[in-house]
Amino acid sequence: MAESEFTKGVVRVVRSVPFGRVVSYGQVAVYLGFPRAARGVGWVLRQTKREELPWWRVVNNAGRISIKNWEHPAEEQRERLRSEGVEVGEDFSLEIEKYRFQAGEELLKSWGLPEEYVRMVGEKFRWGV
DNA sequence: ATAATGACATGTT
DNA sequence: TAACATGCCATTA
Repeated sequence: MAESEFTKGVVRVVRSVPFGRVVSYGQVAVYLGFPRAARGVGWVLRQTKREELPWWRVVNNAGRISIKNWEHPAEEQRERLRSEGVEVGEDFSLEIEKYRFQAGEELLKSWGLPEEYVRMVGEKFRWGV
């Protein structure tokens, strides 16, 4: 099964999220150059199981673990996050703005995104500011 | 080509 | 606050 550019992009972005930080599905989509492909991101993470991909650092924009999958249960994601110092409640919620990772312009450009797009992201997608 | 599915996001009730 | 509805996108049937 051929790996699409979209999938490769998801892997690239998620791998850039640092230890102890999180991003939302929609955020990953924005960094990919597809501002509304949040569902596509979730789709990829459900399919892709690779060790070097820190899938547990992706949660929904409400600050909740959104997993419903047997391979990687919500409990496992919570444990992995807690082991990185992220406080996750019994209801699988966390303070997303406290842990959210925001990619800088240099990083976005290094991913080949157009300068104009990078500027737009800086203006319209600033979480927790 | 069309319809359906999902680890989403956002606005409206 | 929570349920519902609508919009989106990649992928599959």
